[in-house]
Amino acid sequence: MSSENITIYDIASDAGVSIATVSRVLRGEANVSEATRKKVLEVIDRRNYRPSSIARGMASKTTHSLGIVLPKLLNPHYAMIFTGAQEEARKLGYTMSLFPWSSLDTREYNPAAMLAERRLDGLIVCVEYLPHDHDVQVLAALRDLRQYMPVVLIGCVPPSYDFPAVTNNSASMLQAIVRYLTELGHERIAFIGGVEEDNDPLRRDVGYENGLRDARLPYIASYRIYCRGTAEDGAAALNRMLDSLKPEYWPTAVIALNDLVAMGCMAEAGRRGIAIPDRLSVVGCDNLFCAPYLTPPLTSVNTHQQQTGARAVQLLISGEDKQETAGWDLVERASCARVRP
Amino acid sequence: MSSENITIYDIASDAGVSIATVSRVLRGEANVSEATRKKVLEVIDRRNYRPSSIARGMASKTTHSLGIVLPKLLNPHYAMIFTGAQEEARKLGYTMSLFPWSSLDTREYNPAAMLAERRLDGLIVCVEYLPHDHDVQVLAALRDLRQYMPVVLIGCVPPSYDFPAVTNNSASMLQAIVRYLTELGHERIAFIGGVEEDNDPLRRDVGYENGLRDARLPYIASYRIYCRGTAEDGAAALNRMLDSLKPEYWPTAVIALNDLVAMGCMAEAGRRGIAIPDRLSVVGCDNLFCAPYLTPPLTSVNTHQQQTGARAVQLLISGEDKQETAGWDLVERASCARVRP
DNA sequence: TTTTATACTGTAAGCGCTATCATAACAGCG
DNA sequence: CGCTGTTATGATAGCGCTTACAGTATAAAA
Repeated sequence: MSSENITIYDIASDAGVSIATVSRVLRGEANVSEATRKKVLEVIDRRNYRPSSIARGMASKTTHSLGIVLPKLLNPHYAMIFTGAQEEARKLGYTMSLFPWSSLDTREYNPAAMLAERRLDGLIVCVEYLPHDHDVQVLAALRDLRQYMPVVLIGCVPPSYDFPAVTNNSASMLQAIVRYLTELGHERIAFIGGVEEDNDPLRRDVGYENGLRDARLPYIASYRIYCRGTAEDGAAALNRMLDSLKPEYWPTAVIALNDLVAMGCMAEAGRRGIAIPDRLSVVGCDNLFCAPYLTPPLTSVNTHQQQTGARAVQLLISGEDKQETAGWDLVERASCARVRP
Repeated sequence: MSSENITIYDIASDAGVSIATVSRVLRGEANVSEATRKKVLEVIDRRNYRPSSIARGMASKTTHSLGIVLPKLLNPHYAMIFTGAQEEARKLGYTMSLFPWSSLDTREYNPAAMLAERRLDGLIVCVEYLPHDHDVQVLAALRDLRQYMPVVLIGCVPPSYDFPAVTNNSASMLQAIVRYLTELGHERIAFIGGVEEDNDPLRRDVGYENGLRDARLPYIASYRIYCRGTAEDGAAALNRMLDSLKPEYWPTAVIALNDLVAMGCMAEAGRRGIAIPDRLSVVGCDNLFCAPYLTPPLTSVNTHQQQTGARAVQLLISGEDKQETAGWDLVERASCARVRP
């Protein structure tokens, strides 16, 4: 590291102009003569000068940096959202910082202080299903943050969150998955994952129930198991469900909250010697990179995460205060089969 | 958003003290009377004041923010490294920003400008295997960056990179894997992935060859296929290798550069009806979350990515200029078997 | 009582930019 | 030739903090 940072003053004196002029060429303003511009650029290049974004932020009150908080990066689903958001931010001339979910955790000393202090130009928050009590605290943290910067949400956003957002219409998605399975002849369709307390009309549960109703199938509580979103949770959930039912009532198809849960279900089925898809069809969600490499390859829903992230950035920058719904499509692979007659 | 940002002056005048005193309680300096401290904190809390990290950075010439550049976040391997680094940074009072690999790309207008302008307190760079010509440019970009901030590297760092680093001693790792397989009776062991030009003594190739030598097995060029690090690359590579050999010379074991390549190999083997592990053992690397959920569960090397990330942050903050080697351990699962007699 | 150390607190000079306003130079016009 | 309008440039006031440095009490020492 060089001992002394070179500043706009160094460039100005080297080029024999004022700092205002250097600033003008730096920002690409029009009213600079071609001769001076060339001279200044030459000096900048020769001295290897990099204007300080800190000082610029100080003076212009805008940092050209956005933030995103994700529940967990280790789930590739969120990594995809981040990647999409980051690329879009880059295109628009912004950088993107990633913050862990704990940044919003009100149980820590000062939930949003760090984020607020950063003076970001905007923040994207991916919301997950959360236990309701915690939810309220997160909402409070979000409202707090909103005093300092615009906030856009991504995910299954409940109506109580009056924020601009890119939501996934999980209801219509689930409804379509149920239809897909009933068309394959399934009548005992389980749904694993999610949080019970949530009563968002966009929620998967609503779509699940609508789907069953469409096919004139009964809603059976034993087929609806709530759990968190990891593979272990999925395996445990399926285990609980199967234990609680006589084998002749076992579901012929399972819809999983996400691919991780689906992986857990497949592992648990394997452990019990239940063949997939012959005796149990499985549908996941998120279409993770490993879905095609499972045995059998997992049918999943591509939720266009990168696009979702990119769109959230656009909403943030443009300042549009609206909620959009992300698209999705079912990727059929070998984990679902027509039910045995 | 509130229209006016409240500043240290607002707090000072509200509390009836000078801004210097507010600054003192903000930074937890000792020489402030308990009464004043309490009064100031009360005002800060009531006005919901958040000191600007921008202004603080301007005045103190330190931003308490680190950066990390990753080849690609979608590979969970890097997501793990990031997570470990971020958590450690947080513990030490720093935030961590993530930058895409393209930030170092010299083919873009100004490779490291964005990073340099950010005035980060330090930067971690994860280096991947790279084609050599590009490598040199990256090295140049890194040296350039180093003028502005300390840089720590993570990965398989060639000796030509005289940077502090957390390296993975891939040679000893590969050697151990080969030993593991030869102890299972394997004599035809293939190794898939990596870049040919690289001649780092820590490199996997060296370990692979040493391992073979230890077991008095010949090095057979056909068993060494180079490819990039995705599942598709792995599948194509195995495909090429098998096509080029008579079935009686097919390897009985494959070591893959990483779990993605291993997944590709497993898929390709499946396509050809080659049973794993009966006719082909497979070893991966990185121990991705999905490794236990493959069929069969994939034997892989846990490279302690989170620890690696955390350690890199420690080196960065402490300023120690040394290279450390990350630990690893083999996680045995069902994708490897004793070779048929 | 005066001197001197001690504990607080205030004043003010930056940090490196942006952005406003003022100024200078020079053209075109009546 | 004086006037206005246009274009290029400079001077300078912040932006919201940190950090010497300079006080001003008050207590301890002489």
